[in-house]
Amino acid sequence: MPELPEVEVICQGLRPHLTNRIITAISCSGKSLRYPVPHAAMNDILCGQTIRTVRRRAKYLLIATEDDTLAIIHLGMTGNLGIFPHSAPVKVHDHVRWLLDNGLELRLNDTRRFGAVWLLPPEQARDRENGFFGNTGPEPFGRLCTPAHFMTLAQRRKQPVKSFLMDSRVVAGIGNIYANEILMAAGIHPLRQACALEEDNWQRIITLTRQILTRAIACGGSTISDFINASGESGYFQVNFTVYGRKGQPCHQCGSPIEKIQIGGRASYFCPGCQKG
DNA sequence: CAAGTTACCTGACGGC
DNA sequence: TGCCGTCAGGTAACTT
Repeated sequence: MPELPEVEVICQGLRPHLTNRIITAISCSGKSLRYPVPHAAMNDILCGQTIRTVRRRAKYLLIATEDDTLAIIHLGMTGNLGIFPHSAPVKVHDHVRWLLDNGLELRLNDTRRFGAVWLLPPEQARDRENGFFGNTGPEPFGRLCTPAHFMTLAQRRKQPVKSFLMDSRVVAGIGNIYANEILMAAGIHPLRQACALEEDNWQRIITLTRQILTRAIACGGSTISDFINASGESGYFQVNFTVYGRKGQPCHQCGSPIEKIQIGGRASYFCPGCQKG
């Protein structure tokens, strides 16, 4: 589920439901996610507070309350957030629930429990770019995401460009699917060394990253309207995949069969005809 | 320091 | 039908 576009879609879908609502109760499954869920702290601090903003940074969802406390939610591999009536049956992997003052509930469902929830006090929340996100790279859409930025970080990096693009310290939010798709669009082989790319390669990668992520967000956006009953559908950008999951199928550009290899332990797809070194 | 590997956890799927 | 191995959109702690 959760790639940058999906987190953005979830963020946009939740915003109107959460903004200016009061959190009235917190329930947890008791199971730990990647880290223990701060159940007691959420009870003590969040209950009774009004939600002010709902934003995204990298693949994290940021929910700020009236006193500037910040709840940060990461969805891991299988996490999902949805708005449900309080009376709706609780599902197996619903681990965190925030009851709101209108009878609806925010629910975090996460089968594999690779997700996480943090609660930052106001001071840490304000300083999050130096603290919590101190090692997180720029947003792909931000003005700090430039060819110069990539070239500086890539100087001594001989690792495959695909792994480099997926490194959250380099640039935020690019996961396995989009790294594959971006490199295909750019015509760059995923195993090419990061330090070997030149300025125009990076410019192309940046432009295509923005284009692909924007399109993916637009595709996912169509499902957010029925968030209340369905728990966030996954959108339909997958019909636009050019390489991901297409092992052996013909490339839409040149007809070569798409190849699948392992890079850094992750499934990596590329077109041997279109993506050169 | 860079880069590769493993661990975390559950469920779906294919082969036998 | 059932058992087993493999794989999965992420991150971070390890090891080399």
